[in-house]
Amino acid sequence: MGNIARHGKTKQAEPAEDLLALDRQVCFALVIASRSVLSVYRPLLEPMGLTHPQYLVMLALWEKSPRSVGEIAGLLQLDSPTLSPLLKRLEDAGLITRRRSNDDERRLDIELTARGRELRREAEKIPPAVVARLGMEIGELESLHASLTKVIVAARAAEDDQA
Amino acid sequence: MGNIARHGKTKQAEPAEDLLALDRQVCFALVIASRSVLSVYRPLLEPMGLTHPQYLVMLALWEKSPRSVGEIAGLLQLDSPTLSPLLKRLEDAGLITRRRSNDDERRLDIELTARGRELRREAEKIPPAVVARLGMEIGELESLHASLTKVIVAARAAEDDQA
DNA sequence: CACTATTAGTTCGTACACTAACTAATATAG
DNA sequence: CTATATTAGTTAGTGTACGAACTAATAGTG
Repeated sequence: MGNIARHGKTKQAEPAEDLLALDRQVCFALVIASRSVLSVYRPLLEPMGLTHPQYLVMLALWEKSPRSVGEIAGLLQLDSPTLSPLLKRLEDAGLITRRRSNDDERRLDIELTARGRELRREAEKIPPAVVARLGMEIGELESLHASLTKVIVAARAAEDDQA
Repeated sequence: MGNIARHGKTKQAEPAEDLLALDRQVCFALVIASRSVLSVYRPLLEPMGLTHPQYLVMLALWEKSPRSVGEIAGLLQLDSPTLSPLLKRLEDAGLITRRRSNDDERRLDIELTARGRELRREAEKIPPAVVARLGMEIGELESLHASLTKVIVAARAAEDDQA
């Protein structure tokens, strides 16, 4: 993301130097925050044998199963080329099945196995554990979530303009 | 990140179902926001021949050059195994040089080339362009930046506890 | 009904990101 | 001074991400 004014004393004419300062790039903060939080998840997901993207796919399926690849891609904002191998790994792990739909042979029905459904019980421990480890106020998390939602909407609109 | 309470009417006993709802996972929002904003950067960086991580490295070097690999890794919170090939690509692109330090042969001095320094002029157009495309208020970006900083600190502390 | 366009997934190639294992150089202890 | 420990980067292997090209199946059109 672009730069934002430094908090407090903002000079009237920001030198170009400051525009490119690392600590003022919101996108930099976004990327770092994302990586940092993922590294809090990692040790919690590892015993379940899941990576974070795989965990997100399982969340989508626990909400509703079966789903098509495109449906999951839409929910997670991922391309099918990313999901394709990921889903195969989940199949190898015995958590899902991949089968061509009867209605439409182009579509692939992704469905939870019994083991996949069972894993949910383990997964329910994750969110509270993460919140506990972060030790942040719920209010802070809520305001972050609100800000993030705005950015996502804004970025998506920017992409659509582009297209 | 874990879940946060739904805004407004929060039930006293949240069913476990809700805990795992996709739209309540702050980390999910973080990941999507990060990817979405990166996709706003992509078309702006592409004419410069840079990816976003490469752009961040260049930012670090425009602030100060030369720097060691470890120094850059610390700034960008990246591991050297990630940086190593990335820096080679920047070298191939003629933007930096990689040379063992004279003081300490273990260290690698990463230094801008003339072309690398020149690229800065182009790069200065990026942050305003991103802000313009996003069309968000500076205030919103500031509050986002503040929230992100808190999360980064919290996540880092969580990792350190772990270690 | 045959032809074309569209849609759903896959495959390929490039670029991160992270873990673990490795190499080379410096620092430290005895 | 020499053996050991530490530090700085690299290499190898796995798993995303994303663009581009491809395949198979369905939908639409004349």
